[in-house]
Amino acid sequence: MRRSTTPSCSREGEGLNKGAWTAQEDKLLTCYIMVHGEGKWTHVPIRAGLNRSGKSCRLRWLNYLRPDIKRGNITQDEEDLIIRLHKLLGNRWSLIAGRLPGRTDNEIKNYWNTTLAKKLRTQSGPTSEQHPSSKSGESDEINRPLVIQKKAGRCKNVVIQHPPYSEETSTINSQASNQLVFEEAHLTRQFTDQFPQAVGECQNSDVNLSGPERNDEFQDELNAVDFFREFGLDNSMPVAMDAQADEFSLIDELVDCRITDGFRNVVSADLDLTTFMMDSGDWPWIRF
DNA sequence: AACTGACCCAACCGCAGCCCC
DNA sequence: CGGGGCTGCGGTTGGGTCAGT
Repeated sequence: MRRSTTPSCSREGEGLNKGAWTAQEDKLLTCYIMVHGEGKWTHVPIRAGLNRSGKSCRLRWLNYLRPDIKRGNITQDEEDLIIRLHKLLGNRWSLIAGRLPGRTDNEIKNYWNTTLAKKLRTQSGPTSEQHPSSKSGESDEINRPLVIQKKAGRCKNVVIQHPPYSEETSTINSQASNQLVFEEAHLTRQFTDQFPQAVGECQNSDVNLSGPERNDEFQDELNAVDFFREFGLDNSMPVAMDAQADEFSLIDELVDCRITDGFRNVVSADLDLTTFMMDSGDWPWIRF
């Protein structure tokens, strides 16, 4: 059953305002957040003098009142990106919205359900008739993402090795004993050339695309050669490591949390950059 | 002008994961 | 380690708007 016995949940719906927000409520919420900042949503309605649930306040702020929200129609570029990201990520609206500056997950979701799904269904022919938000699980081509796992979790460190692994790399691996040496991937070089600042951010974040120095804490446990042998891999398989899980995964078996959180942490959202990343086809956690 | 159905989108609901005690 | 509280996510709903008749 629901967790309806918890205080925060039981408060909801008991004499609280519901439905559309008034201008006065908007003003109160905006003023409060401008002064105190976001967060502690359960306290917000009481302290801001609103007869709303914390959830409702959060939603109103994030989806409507936030100053950085982009108004206006979805552009063609944005639409293209949404389609491609949806193909990649499925109904992970918050992740998709994270790639579209100023757009909210709710907006993307609504746009998909009302406009894009219909448009794509029309384009793909009369055989695909299912509603996009259907719960049945029988998704059509449009709605079937390439991701392996639908639910994202969190992880702090992701290290990516990208193919091809050269014989040289193997030699280095052997010489480095239990330490897998991460060669600077083609991806990273290409990425660095075009987006030096983004790579800088990347290197300062929890996500690491390359660099042998990153692995010292795992060197007792990791042995790339054994890993490849164990899984019967050739040198063309992309491999990623979740540093928190202390293990390697094949990209094809990689759980999505590693993919998406790595993705999210690498760079700040930018349309050109995101498009480039997807166009490159080199992002090892993306299957095209 | 009135009605109706389609459409849009803000808001709600239920759930699950994370964090903290 | 387990439980409670908080937060964020995705699915769904329902009211407002618009276009067609």
